[in-house]
Amino acid sequence: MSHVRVALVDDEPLIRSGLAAVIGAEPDLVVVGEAGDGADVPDLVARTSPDVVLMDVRMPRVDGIAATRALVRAGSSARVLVLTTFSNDDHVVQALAAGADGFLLKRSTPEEVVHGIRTVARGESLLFPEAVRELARRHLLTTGAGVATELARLTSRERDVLRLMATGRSNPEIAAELVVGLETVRTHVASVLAKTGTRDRTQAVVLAYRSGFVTG
Amino acid sequence: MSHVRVALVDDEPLIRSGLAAVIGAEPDLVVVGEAGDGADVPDLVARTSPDVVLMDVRMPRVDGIAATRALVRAGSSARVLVLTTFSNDDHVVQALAAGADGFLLKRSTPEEVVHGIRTVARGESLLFPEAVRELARRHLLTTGAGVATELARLTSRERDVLRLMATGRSNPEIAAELVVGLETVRTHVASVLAKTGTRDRTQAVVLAYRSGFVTG
DNA sequence: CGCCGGCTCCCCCGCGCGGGGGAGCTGTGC
DNA sequence: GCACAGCTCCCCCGCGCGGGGGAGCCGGCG
Repeated sequence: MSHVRVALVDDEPLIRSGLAAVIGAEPDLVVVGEAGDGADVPDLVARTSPDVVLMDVRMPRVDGIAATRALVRAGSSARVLVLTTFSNDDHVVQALAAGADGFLLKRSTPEEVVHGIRTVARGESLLFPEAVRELARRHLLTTGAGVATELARLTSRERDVLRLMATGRSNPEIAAELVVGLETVRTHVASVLAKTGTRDRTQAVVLAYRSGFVTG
Repeated sequence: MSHVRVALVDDEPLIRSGLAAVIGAEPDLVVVGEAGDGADVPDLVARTSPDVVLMDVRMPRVDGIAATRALVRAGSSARVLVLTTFSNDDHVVQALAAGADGFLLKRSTPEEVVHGIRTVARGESLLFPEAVRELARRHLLTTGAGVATELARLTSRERDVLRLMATGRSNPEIAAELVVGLETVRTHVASVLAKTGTRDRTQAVVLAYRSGFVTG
């Protein structure tokens, strides 16, 4: 193969610009497409057939985990390299389960970024040293590793609801956002509370932040 | 003057690369220096005498607010443009008090960034539309009270209550914890909501996490 | 085919929460 | 002396939230 084709998915234009600048400077790498949300990933990949997708975790509508899952489910051959600001285990576990091939922290240097891209393009998986180290540290601190598994048990709709809860939305607001009935939202909220072992929405939101399910 | 001299201060290399790429593409702008922490700002400014400093808020050792304050106190003529991920008025108020000349959200487009740089370079101040809008939205919820207040104006007791709210405690639990009556806690909670412009405890807790008042 | 999990919507019920008042007590500052 | 801010506690009131059930629809799986 001549060039490694790279697609960028991040909601922050500045990050995309930075990645494009870094990647464009490498003779063996080429940026073939960009998207600002996970919802646009299937179309982007279909259009540009990238070898590697650099995927942000936190995005407004569809996050990188879900987008990765969608890619894998669609049988795409594109390798997914997940970009994350913080290396917390919830993201790592979820993304690995979703089928990601590696991790990069956003505070990585340009050298680390291009190295990571070449690594996953070769078919190897990449868990960036720093991410692994922080992952281990966190696991020692968290009590019994319950949280990640609890949150992992949530259905995709329940995750949607929890994400919106974590922005301070009320049940009626969430219902409007997701275009479903209020009763449906109440059901999902009840499921989230039951599965996470929390008593009310505030505790669920606290768990979401502390576990890194959402980033503050 | 020929070129607007710009210095970049951000702990994330990718953001710096992105900004450098965006700014370098403009004929009237030139990047004269970079730093990865607020602690290096005084030296950077002394060496490169920039017209505009693009300053991240959250940095590992010395944050952008403190670095801005240091610059102003040192009598620097450099204009400071603060970069923030979330437009919460706590950062806005603090940075304005410290002497910043404007704000940019990290999710800004390259066009918005270069426009912001030129604006503050002309000596005008810049409160980016989106930041202002979110700020205004928050303040519409508060009754009366003129200027931006937020977390900085909370009394020490109100901070205690907010900290406990941010652990998922209910009002009765907070009352037991602080050894005061339930009604007292309700009063403090009401004050916190009023001063932060939030509607319910969940929104207040979200604000506490996103602003870094508590750490997740 | 039937079973089951996920998503959707519906009912009733109790209670904690938040909004709106008021009030007494301290310590500080003019 | 007085004013004021902060902490404490009290009242009433409306409503959103959470708990407890049930039900229909769909797709996947054995």
